Amino acid sequence: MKLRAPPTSEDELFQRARRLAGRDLSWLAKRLDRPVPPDLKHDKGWIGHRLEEALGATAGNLADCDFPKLGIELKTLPTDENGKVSGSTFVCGAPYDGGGGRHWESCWVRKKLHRVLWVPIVGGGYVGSRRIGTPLMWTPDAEEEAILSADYTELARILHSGELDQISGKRGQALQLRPKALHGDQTTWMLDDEGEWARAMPRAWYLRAKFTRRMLEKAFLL
DNA sequence: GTGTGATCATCT
DNA sequence: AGATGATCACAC
Repeated sequence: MKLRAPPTSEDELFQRARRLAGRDLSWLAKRLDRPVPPDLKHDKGWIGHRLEEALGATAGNLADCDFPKLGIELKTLPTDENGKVSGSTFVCGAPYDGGGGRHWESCWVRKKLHRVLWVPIVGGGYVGSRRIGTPLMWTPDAEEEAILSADYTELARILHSGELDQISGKRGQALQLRPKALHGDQTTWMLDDEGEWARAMPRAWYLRAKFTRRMLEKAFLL
């Protein structure tokens, strides 16, 4: 496999993504010399990894953007045939110490979402027949930023409080906290509400489909 | 174990 | 159908 060199500018990255639009994933897999899996049950990150390869994202980077030099995060976004977002979007892990800071201004979530290249993946069913949609280079507008900030502040407070039973995917308008593990019995350490070390299921930050759906509508219908 | 990439399975 | 909780693979 030959990795593409990282793009040197935001515009170059966006143009690369634009040239992929309209192609299906069978085409992309062939171009990357990769087999298309029958489904994603055992390789849920397959689509994301193929887009990273195709666009020249830095391989194997940890706790950083996909394009560190450009400060841009790459995310695929599953949609139905009409371009309507059909699932939530993983953002980053949510450690129980508050997740890179309790304050929105300095947290990982804000840093990750400051500049995102969204690549819609259109259609369901057989992976190879899903198509790459029109990309969107995005920064939260004032309204979106306010919603994210409010959600984060509330949820980070709960995380830090150690009140495990208060953590629920039902909370949050745009951001939510959900389990993120390899197995149901996987645990990590946390401080409970009495300040004692305890085991708990790892959690992560996600964007609700409602939020990204509205985001795409703003960008493409207005 | 924690980070990356997410979708699957199930219940309402 | 939409949403929540559970799960899969790989790098380091």
